[in-house]
Amino acid sequence: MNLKQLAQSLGLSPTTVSRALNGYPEVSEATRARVIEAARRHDYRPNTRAKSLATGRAMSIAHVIPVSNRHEIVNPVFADFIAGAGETYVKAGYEMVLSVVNDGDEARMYQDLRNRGSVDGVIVHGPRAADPRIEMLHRIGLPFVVHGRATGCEVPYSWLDINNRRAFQRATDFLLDLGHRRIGLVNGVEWMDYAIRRRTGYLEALAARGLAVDGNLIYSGEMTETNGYRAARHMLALPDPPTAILTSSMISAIGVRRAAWADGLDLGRDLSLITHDDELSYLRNGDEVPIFTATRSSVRTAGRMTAEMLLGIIASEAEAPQTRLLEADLIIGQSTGPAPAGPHSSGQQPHQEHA
Amino acid sequence: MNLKQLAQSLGLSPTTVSRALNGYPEVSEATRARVIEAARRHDYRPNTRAKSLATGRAMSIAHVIPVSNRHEIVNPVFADFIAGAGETYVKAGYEMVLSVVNDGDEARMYQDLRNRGSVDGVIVHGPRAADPRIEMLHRIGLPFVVHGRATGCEVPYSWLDINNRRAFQRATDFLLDLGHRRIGLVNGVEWMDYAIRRRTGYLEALAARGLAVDGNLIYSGEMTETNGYRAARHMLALPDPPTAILTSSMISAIGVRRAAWADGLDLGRDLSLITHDDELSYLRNGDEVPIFTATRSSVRTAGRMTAEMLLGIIASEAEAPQTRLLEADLIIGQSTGPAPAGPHSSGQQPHQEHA
DNA sequence: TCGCGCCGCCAAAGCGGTTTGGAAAAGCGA
DNA sequence: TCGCTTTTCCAAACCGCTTTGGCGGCGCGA
Repeated sequence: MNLKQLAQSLGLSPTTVSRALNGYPEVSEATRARVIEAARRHDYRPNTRAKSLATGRAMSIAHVIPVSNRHEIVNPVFADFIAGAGETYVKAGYEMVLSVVNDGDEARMYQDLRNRGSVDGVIVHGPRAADPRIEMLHRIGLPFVVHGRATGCEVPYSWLDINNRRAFQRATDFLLDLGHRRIGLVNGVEWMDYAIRRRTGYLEALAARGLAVDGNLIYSGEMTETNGYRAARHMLALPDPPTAILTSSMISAIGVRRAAWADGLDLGRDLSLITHDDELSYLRNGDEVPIFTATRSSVRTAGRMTAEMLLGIIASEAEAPQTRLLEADLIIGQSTGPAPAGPHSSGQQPHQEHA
Repeated sequence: MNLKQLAQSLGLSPTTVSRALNGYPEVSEATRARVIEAARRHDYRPNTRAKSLATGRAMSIAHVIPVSNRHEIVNPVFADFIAGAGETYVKAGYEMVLSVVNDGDEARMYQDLRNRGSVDGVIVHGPRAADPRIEMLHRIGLPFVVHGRATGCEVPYSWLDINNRRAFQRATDFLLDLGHRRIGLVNGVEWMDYAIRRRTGYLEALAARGLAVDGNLIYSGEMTETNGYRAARHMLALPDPPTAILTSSMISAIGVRRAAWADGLDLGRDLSLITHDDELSYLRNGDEVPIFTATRSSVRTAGRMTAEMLLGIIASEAEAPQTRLLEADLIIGQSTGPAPAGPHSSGQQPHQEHA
């Protein structure tokens, strides 16, 4: 059932039916009611393609997810972010198109999305330091919002981010307040912008107390369980091991937990652990009382809000970029406690001779 | 730059240019070359909307992801499945549209997708026993493939699934061969089809050895870390605790591991654990040697193959449904070992008096 | 009663492609 | 040179919707 048929069945012109359905005033309320009722009865839905061809608005937003061939990690945060954004789109009558693209081909993908006219805007995931995508999107004039930021990007752009620096600074401070002095950082890969900011927050907190930085206590790599485990094992085997560790994700925190247990260390007593918790729906940080002390910020909410920002920008055709910085909560769980007084129970002696 | 402009710039008609670009024979090779070169130079991409309006093919596939409000779990498997499917789509020139929908509204969503003509087919996620969606899609005549199956669905349909029953039967058998007799099952929610099949496999293996089923050793619930932990704690506190546990996902396995450690049990020695490993990119089961013994099947590959099936069905307009059953590997990791001889080291005595 | 403005509707021209039905030009055998 | 086929291109219709520009008819004030 298309518009013409519907119009014919009502003895009206397509024009009038279209106007009736789209709420234009040039049609009497009587016929409008009649049209709406008929549309409902026939389950009529305007053809998206035709509509967007006629209006010039695609009514859809692209999310480009880069998938590298080398390390094929799909961002674990992705599903929940999408779920949040999807809620917004559905309310606004937008569709969401997903483009999986081998990274490196992203530039062409954005060009294509624009030239093919298949979307009204895009959301940029996983920005890196000085991410070239931003400059490119700016140039080709496709509305976009970045989830995160890109340090060292000169062009203005819209973004939504959490205050990663502040979050990790606060977490580090919290550990320092508990008496910890050797604090490890198990971070994401260092070209990701959020990882840089978290590292900065960590470093600033140490610096504020005049503490030296130990390169051995900083790890950065893909946020997997295994990497968390390895990094922690390595740190805990140091002559002067950390009494606390900061982690960039629940998943690597779980790896760190495994390493602690392997060394017979009790989390919260022998080793303190703070992680960042994106509130992933399938990886909750406990139910009532959090398992891990964590900096917490819902990535699903972020998805919802980022999408709202983008739709707002598209609707208003605003030139001035919008930005939004969310603060993460610091929630106390069972994985932190005061720094142990002496050498811990792993049986290791500090300052072993093989150092 | 659109077709008309491109044609004008070449001194040709839109017809000829269109034919040249789409490989039709009614155009000389000389002009075809000229057109292709010009298109490349101008970075011309045909407008997707116009094209699909003209051809009647949307060149896009919908993935409907239901998000319930009660328990807002987004399937953790989703991101990787999507990544796999996306690879297929990108190769075939298809787009992927994602519809996030509150479950219950799914029926209407499928109707809409069809009536609005915005997709050529859909992939159905997370089928349940006798899932009504299948019958409905069948009725409205939208091509679809189900990732998984729906026991008790009378209409024929296309699906791709792994052999969940066989996988869990083999895993159970493996544990039985190691001497385990008390084996727990931490399964997904019982209305999900895959959970039913896994349970069946588990029960069949026990039955084949004439072993009785203990309802206390079977848990089913959302596959979260916390649920895995709780279920395992509960089982391990039984008067006659299990010496081995089967788990439906890496995430709940991690919860079980936590419970084991909390009881001072060593995985692989005091307690054996087998999980199902979907090879999620962000949750690998170790690097070289697997952490958990597991039934393994890549959900990303499944995504790729499911998408291929659907595109094949759309292209061939085949009536006969296609099906594909993949076998999971049983891979040996560090979490299994022979059943402990006596009561294990948790300090519990079997057959305690409070039973 | 007449003239004017407004209301309610419609015909037709797009949007940017594909595709049908020719038509001119070129090739070919007699 | 003629007639016929083949090659190469084009004009126009169409996909399903929106939107511009009108056009009758009715109400209203003079």
